[in-house]
Amino acid sequence: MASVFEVLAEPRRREILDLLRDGERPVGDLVRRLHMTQPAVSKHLRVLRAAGLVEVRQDAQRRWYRLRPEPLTEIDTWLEPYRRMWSASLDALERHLDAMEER
Amino acid sequence: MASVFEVLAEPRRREILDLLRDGERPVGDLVRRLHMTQPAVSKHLRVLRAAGLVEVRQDAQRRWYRLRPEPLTEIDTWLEPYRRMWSASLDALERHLDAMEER
DNA sequence: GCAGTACATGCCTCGTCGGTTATATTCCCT
DNA sequence: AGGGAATATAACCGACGAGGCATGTACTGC
Repeated sequence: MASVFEVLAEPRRREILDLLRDGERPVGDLVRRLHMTQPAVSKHLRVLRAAGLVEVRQDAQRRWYRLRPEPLTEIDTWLEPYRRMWSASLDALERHLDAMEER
Repeated sequence: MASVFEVLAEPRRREILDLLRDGERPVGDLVRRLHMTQPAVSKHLRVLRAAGLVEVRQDAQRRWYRLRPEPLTEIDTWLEPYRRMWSASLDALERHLDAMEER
């Protein structure tokens, strides 16, 4: 398991990241919200940590996980040339609609 | 195999899409450029087609594959809230550097 | 020190995915 | 019609990943 793309392929891991957008959370909180077993969540967190997408802060027995969005830039930059392509076609659609409007 | 995320998890499939950005290509062309066997390429193309990321045009024995970037918007929209987060931190860095500059 | 809480880790199983080889299909050309 | 080119598909295999259960570990409060 290496690339950010593979890490995000798992829907559960995307859910975890989505939850962490609201701020740090302990593992048990994620377990409850995702309706999955604690070991499963811990495993996903391990993968996310290895990818640099989350970091941990320990507080007694609790481990608070926090989001680190930086590695997602890799996806964003890969997407960049494609984004130009579809925005071009959307622009074309828009011009077309505008032209329809004018008549 | 369903989501665009899973489809993009495969590095070879991303390579195929990258090649198709330059325009449509027949399968044999992809085989040569990717240094992989023809059945392997055909399988990836099948997955990409199922995801709506490519479409085919037949011309005699040749099948020309063409890129369809639209499904990638799903990733782009998922990324959107995160993009705001990291651009915020990048802005902070920039302000910091500007402040350094001024002294 | 002990019981309990919060989490990580190890081991096993099962499904799925990617690759390979062999074969089928379709079309062209002579 | 027959041979060859271009591609798809089938059958098989090996690897890997995700989940489940059991257990280990670390910390707390009494």
